Amino acid sequence: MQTANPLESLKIERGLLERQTTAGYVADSLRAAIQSGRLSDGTELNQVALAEHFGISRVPVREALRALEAEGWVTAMPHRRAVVAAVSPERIAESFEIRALLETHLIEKVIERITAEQIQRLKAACNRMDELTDHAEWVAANAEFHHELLSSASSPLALELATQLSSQVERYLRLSGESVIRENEAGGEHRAIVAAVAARDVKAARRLIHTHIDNTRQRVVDAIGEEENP
Amino acid sequence: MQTANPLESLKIERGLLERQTTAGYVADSLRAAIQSGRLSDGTELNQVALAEHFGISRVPVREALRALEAEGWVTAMPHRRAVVAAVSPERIAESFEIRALLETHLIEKVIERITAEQIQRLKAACNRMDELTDHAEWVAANAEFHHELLSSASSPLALELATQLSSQVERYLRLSGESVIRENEAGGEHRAIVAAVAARDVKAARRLIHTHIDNTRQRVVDAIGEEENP
DNA sequence: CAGATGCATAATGTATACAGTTGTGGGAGC
DNA sequence: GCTCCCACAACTGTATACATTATGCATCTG
Repeated sequence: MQTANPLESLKIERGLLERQTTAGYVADSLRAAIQSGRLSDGTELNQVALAEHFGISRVPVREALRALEAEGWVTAMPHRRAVVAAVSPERIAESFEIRALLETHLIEKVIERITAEQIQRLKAACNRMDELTDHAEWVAANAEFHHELLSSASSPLALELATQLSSQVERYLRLSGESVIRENEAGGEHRAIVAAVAARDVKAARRLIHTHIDNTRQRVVDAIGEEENP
Repeated sequence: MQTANPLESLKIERGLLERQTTAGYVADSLRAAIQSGRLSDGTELNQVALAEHFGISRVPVREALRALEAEGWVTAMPHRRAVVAAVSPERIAESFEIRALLETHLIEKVIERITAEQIQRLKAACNRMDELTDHAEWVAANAEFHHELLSSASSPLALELATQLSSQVERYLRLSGESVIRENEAGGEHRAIVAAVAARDVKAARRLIHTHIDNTRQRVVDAIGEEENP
C-alpha cells in the first residue's frame, strides 16, 4: 500500500491536452463546420484558401481533406476541387431507416443493462432539452440524448455506426423547421421512450423508437421536398 | 443529328483508366494488402520504408495513411508509428451481428425486386465457388456473392455498410480453417438462400440468412479462440 | 546491478519549392 | 457574331528541405 501518486493528476492533464497535429485540428474544425451546416453542400474547399485561413501550409490541409473524404464529409476527384459532400434525399431517408433498424435492435440490450442512475440521466437530459431555445443547441442535445440512450447497450460498433449515421444528416435537421413545436413533440417522444425503458417494456420501447425515428425522417424529408419545390 | 463522336471511346477509356493520384494508388494497395491479410494486425507502417518501397516521397504515403486511418484500417497516434489496426474479437462478433441485422432486413427488399436474370447470376456464382480451391479466392467470391445478393435491394447505403463491415473482418476468415468442408457448408447455405429468394419466401430467407451469418460468426470466433488459447 | 539520465539517431509533422493538370479568357479564323 | 484554339492563370499533386518529437543506447549514479 502506498499513497496516491501526486503526479497522477499531471498525467491526466497531459492526456486531456493530448497535443494534436495541425492536420487533426483542421479536420476537426472542418468536420464541425460541415456537421453544423456552417459549410453547406457543394461549398468549394480551396486548399490555398484554407491554408491561408488557418495560417498554415497546404500539407496539413490536404491530409485533413483526405481524412474527411474517407469519412464521407467531402467529395473529391483527382486534380479537381474538393467540395462539401451533398447527401441525397434518398440517402438521408435510408440513413434514418438504418438508424431505426439499429436503434430498435439496441434498445433490447439497453433494457437488459441500463441502471437506475442512467435512467435518471436520461430524464435529466430530457428536461435540459426543454430549456433550449437555440435550434443548433437543440440538435446537439438531441444527438447526445440518443447517444446516451444507446450507450447502455454495450455494443460499441453499433453505437458508432448509429452515431455516424446521425451526424452525417444532422445538418439537414436544420431545414425541418426551427419550430419549437415540433421539437417539443420530439421531447414528448423522448420521454415516452425513457418511460418504456424504465418499465423494461421491450415491445413498447421498440415501437416508440421506431415511430420516433420515422417521424423525424418524415419531417426532414418533407422539409427537403419543400425546399426543392417551394 | 450527328454521327457518333469518334472520341467518345477514348473518353470512356479515359474514364476507366481514371488517372489515379499516387496517394490513391498507395491507399488502394495498402487496403488490399490489409484486407487480404498480407499485412497483419499490428504491422508497423513506416512512412519512409513505404515511400522507398513505392519509389515515391513521403507526402502521398502520409495522405494514404490518413485516409486508411479514417476508414478504420490503420491505427495512428500523433508522432507515433501507424500500425495495421487490430479488430478485437468482440468487435468481430458485433460486426457479424450487425451484418445479420442489415442483411435480414435487406432480403425483404431483395425478394420484392430481384429479377429472374439476377437469380440466375446468383446460382452461377454458387457454382463458381465450388470450383475454387484457393482459400483467398473463395473468400473474395464469398464477399462477391453477398454483395450481388444484396445489390438487388436498391438500398445503396445499407449495402455500403454491410460490405464495409464484411471487408473489415474478411481477413479473419482465413483463420477459420482452410478446410474446404466448412466452405462447402457455406456453399449449401448459399444455395438454400437463393432457393428461398427464388421462391419469394421472405420468412425462410430471413431465417436462412440469419443462420448463415451466425454460423460464420461462430466459426470465426471459435477459430480466434483457438488461435489465442491453442 | 537496477534504474535514471542524457545524447544520438530515426521517425513523424510542417513548410517551401517544383511539376503537372484544369479551367478560363481573349484573340484568330470563319 | 460565333466557334475554336491557345496562352496564361489558378489550382492540385509531388518532392525536397526543415522542425519537432520519439526512441534506443550508452553512460552514470545509487
